[in-house]
Amino acid sequence: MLLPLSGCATISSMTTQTEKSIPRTARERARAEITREILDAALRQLATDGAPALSLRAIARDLGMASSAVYRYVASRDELLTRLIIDAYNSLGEAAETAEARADRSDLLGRWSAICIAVRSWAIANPNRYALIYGSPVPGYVAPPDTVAPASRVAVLLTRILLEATASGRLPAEITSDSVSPAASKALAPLRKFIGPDASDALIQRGVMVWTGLYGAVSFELFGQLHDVIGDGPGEREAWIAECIRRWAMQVGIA
Amino acid sequence: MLLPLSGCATISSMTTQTEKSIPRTARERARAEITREILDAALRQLATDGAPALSLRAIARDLGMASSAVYRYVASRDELLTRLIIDAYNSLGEAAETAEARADRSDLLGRWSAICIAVRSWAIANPNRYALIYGSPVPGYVAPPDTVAPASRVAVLLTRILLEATASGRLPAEITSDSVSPAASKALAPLRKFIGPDASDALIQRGVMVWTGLYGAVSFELFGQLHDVIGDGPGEREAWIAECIRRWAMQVGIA
DNA sequence: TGTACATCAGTGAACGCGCGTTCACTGATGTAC
DNA sequence: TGTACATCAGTGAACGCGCGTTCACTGATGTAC
Repeated sequence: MLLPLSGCATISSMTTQTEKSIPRTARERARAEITREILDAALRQLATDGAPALSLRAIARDLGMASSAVYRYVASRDELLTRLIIDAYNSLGEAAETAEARADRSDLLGRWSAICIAVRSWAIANPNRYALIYGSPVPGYVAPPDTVAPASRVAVLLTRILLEATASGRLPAEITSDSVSPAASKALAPLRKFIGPDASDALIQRGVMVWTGLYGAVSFELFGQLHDVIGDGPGEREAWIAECIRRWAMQVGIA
Repeated sequence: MLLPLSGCATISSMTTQTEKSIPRTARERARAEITREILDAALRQLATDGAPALSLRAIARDLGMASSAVYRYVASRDELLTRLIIDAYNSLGEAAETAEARADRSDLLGRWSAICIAVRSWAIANPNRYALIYGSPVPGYVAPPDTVAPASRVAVLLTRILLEATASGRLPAEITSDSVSPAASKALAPLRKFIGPDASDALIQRGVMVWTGLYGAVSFELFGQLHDVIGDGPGEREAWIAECIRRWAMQVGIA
């Protein structure tokens, strides 16, 4: 996972407009449209049957074309999976970004909560897409490097808040005086490369723990591990997640 | 997930001895042996190719028997999956239990750490079995109730420690004076049923967060999400997890 | 102890299905003169 | 503006593969008299 701290706004989602201006020739226009239809059909299949059942033949059937025709638009099943993965990361990232953008800039807790809630809501709304990116990896599949930037959009948002909290100088004493074992400090090196020297080891450690905690909680909820642990009546899961978010925020010193 | 706070020792793992005394007739003996061979072959296939690729035909091939013969021992692919799931939960639970049992009873932190480390080590050693139980659920598959008890073994261990910590009366003030929103308190009701009235809402909330955090961290490590976040040189991941464990223990007041 | 019958393990063929991917080909669209 | 050629989309058949599951059948093991 990379953490490019700027320029994420130029990453365009597969499901949004393409960046190359409107295609001119009829062929290009048709090509764009059908590519879009294929990806939409793939998303539909993903939503209903899950990633393992995703099949190029089924997509072709869905669109009423010969199965071989799909290969004019998609190189292979793996390539399609990659596109769906990138799309899912972008969709999630966009959801988190727009939610965060709605909060008052100076309200770090509000921005933080908005991101966490957005991640969880997106996961609930798109369980199979969530499983595609945060569930068990597909055995043979290796994610190409293009997935890295989209995959880090949420983390970038969270990191930015931690940096602002540090810059504000209002982190509580138990965090500014906190530290991390030398070995752990070394293990945090890759992350440090992206975050820079401003945040303390302890804050980074806390940030990573909260980050993994967030996805751990969402995964457990989505994958059924909270059954008979946290109530699933109306609003109960939301209340529980809200309590988690409040505490995560405290752990990184913004509440 | 159920949390039966007693009687877990009687749960026998599929890969250990069966509880019915030694089978008498040659038929029964052979049946037990071949059942065992089938499950072993399934475990081997699971380890190398992952759960999605698990196939009854491949197992039959592996054992040199007709594919139809496997149906004398296993009702269906789903039933085999269930057995593997139960076996995985039991294997993980057993690893955690024996690790915990080696620590001094009065050393709550030592017991806690032993469990967390055992979970992570087991996951690293058995990535596909871990993915089978904590990764994305298989779309069509529904886990039968027999999986519930084995699935809760680790949680039972952790819960017991929290109860002992409460009973000891040595929980730090920030935990005993801590509380949880009324809505969150209500959401914790299912868990409370198993834990009883002794532990406070705040401690239970903290416990669940740490529990989800543990699996979140292990899943992220195993599923590649920590790539370029936490160093993967010798000992780095271990140092990072150790730092996490230390902090989780502090969050539930046992360090 | 010996025989008749019931039970069970294992075989091999088959059903019916789906998949990813390739390939030679037709016919439409785009381009250069 | 009109024609010749190149490009590309889409077809349909085929290859080769694997899967879960069923079924009629053979032959061995177990049991009851």
